[in-house]
Amino acid sequence: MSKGAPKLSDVARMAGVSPATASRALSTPAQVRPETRAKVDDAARLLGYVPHGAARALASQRSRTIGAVIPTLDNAIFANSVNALQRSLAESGYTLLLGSHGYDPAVELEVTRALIERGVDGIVFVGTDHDPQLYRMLATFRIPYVLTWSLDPSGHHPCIGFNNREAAMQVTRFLLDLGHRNFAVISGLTAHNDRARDRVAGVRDALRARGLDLTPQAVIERPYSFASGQEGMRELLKRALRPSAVVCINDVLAVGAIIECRAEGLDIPRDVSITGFDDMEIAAQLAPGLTTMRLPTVDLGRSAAAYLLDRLAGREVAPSTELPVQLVVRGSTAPPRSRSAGRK
Amino acid sequence: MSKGAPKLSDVARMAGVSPATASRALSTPAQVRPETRAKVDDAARLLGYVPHGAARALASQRSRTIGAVIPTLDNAIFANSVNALQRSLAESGYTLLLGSHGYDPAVELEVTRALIERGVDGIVFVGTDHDPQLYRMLATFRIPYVLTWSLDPSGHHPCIGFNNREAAMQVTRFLLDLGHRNFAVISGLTAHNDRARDRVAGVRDALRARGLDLTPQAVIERPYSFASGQEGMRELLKRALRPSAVVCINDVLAVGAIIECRAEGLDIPRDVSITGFDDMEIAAQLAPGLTTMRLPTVDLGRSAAAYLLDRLAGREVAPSTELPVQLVVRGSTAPPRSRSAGRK
DNA sequence: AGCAAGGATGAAAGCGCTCTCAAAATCTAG
DNA sequence: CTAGATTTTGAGAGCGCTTTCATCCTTGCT
Repeated sequence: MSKGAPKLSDVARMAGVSPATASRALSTPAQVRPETRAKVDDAARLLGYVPHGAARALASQRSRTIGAVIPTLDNAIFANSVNALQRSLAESGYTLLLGSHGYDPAVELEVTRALIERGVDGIVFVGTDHDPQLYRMLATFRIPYVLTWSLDPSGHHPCIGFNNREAAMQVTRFLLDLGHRNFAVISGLTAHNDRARDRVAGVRDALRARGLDLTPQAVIERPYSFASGQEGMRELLKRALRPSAVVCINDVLAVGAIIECRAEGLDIPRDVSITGFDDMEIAAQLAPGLTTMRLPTVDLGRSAAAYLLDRLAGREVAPSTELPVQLVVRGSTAPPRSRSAGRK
Repeated sequence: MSKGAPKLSDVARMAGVSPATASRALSTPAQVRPETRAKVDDAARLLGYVPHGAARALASQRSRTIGAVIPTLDNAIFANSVNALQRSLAESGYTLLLGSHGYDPAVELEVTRALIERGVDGIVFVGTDHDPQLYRMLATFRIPYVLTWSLDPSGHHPCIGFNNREAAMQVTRFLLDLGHRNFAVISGLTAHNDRARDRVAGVRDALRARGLDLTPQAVIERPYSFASGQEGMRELLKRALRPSAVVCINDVLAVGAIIECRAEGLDIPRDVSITGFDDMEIAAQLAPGLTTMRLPTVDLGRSAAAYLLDRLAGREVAPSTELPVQLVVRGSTAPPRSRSAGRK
């Protein structure tokens, strides 16, 4: 007889119990006699009862909702881990609220405010570069959060991610060991992007450790896109001294670089070695395959979900988790052509 | 002095007005004297007030939240339009709740239920293939929704999308006009995926219109991935009668197909013409460029947002919007090599 | 100056649920 | 069989905000 969506009191009435008991039967079944529980469940099913989330959130002070604040979904790699995050959350009855900011700290702050307003129980961020005001807001509202993709050097913030600097050093050392001495880097925009900065720094440090310099001109910075990778490579190829090894800060850029080399008739890896970061699907399919650092992005999403869920459940959590990365060597790298033989 | 997050009553007290007025000053500024409004605004700013979304939703019966139910974010093309959707919504003060189902109708139903429980004011779905129970749920809870990517032939549901069948026919006709007579199709899984089905049907219809048949063996069905495109192409190349034109149902598959051809030393487009669907960024960067149907995915996201927002605001909305698609001809297509010259 | 009309404000009743607290029902054991 | 312990249930008070309705100020006119 009731108009509109059935409410808890409708279920209770139909089951012949009080709203309080109906609530318990639905939310904490263990606290209710099986017999009563069955009556309530039946009534709920019969009426097609769906709890009113806002009312529930207001009364219980938790929304069963988690926010994710990411730079953009355009990057397949973020999309990938957000996908994993959402699925993990859904398995535990949580829903994902999404906010993207396009690498703009002001927008990020605003988006975060919006999520807090929606009453998210926790938030997943990308990277460590954030407006101090953002951290203040998080503290004021006591929102559990976790930074992902990077590790926080200060140790002030919980995080789950990779050691981007070390990973980049590893790639660089691999190239150095192959005999390369002439490096260039194609990077994403480093402003508000600690991942990119750390990776570039890693290359620089690894080179310095072997007495080599990475000059500012050797680093090309461009927005993430295939076209940027191509442009970057084109610029490098115009130079008098062409690099023999090009470290790209992610796979999108690297694939762009490969495409450009191919268009210019260069032989990869003989004329130039190229490396990426991420290990997107296409990296393996290309010919030659792209040598790249594999980042466990699905794990990342899952771990972030697990962290927050554990924290909300009052379980013990590690303040910081480093996820392992792995260098995947494929056909895009080889010793440089004109290697000065025997020079130790 | 107050502990925890400041609430509306705190703002009201500080501004020296009643909670009712504070509420109006914040939500419907026009209804309040500028002078009073300023006092409230100042107090709110000073206290760092953030409205409590659940309370607001409970009292006002709207959550300023929109849900999106998509197959997966792994597909860059969905990620793309979800990104646009989210941004459009954010501009209007709405937040996006995300649910993905991996092409499983049961999961989709469950995810939708979760979104309704969260009190979304509207939902964006992908495609027209949905459990009847889903539509029933939508009706019961009177949730505005819109189907995207496809057009609903029955006209029962509001939708914003493309005429996938017609678009596929257009691609096919283009290939036919080039002189191709020997076709194959590489498709995504068609179960619960009307887009894929419509496109395959479009190819079949266009061929039939010219007296040609698309045999079941000529259609290869695989999950979406670069690897699938490669596998599909590999299988086609093994055949005695190799197709001269391969219509791929999306760009991911098409790129995979191109990669495989290249690996096999085939010349595209001389030995085989390949077409895609979507016009992802990489389609243009590849050499040869991929001939493909460009779908305005960003527009799609924006239009879906606009539709729902208009509807919620009580504005007039078109029950169905067809977005224009465009055939982008690049280097992956050409007349077949062994064209029977002059045969009309 | 006096009064109607309209605009701004305040009081208070919920929105639908959870959860504390107390009462009732059930169980345990002497 | 009954006192006491324990489990199950119900009553009712909010959670923080919006929104009707009534009240109080302003204005504009006569």
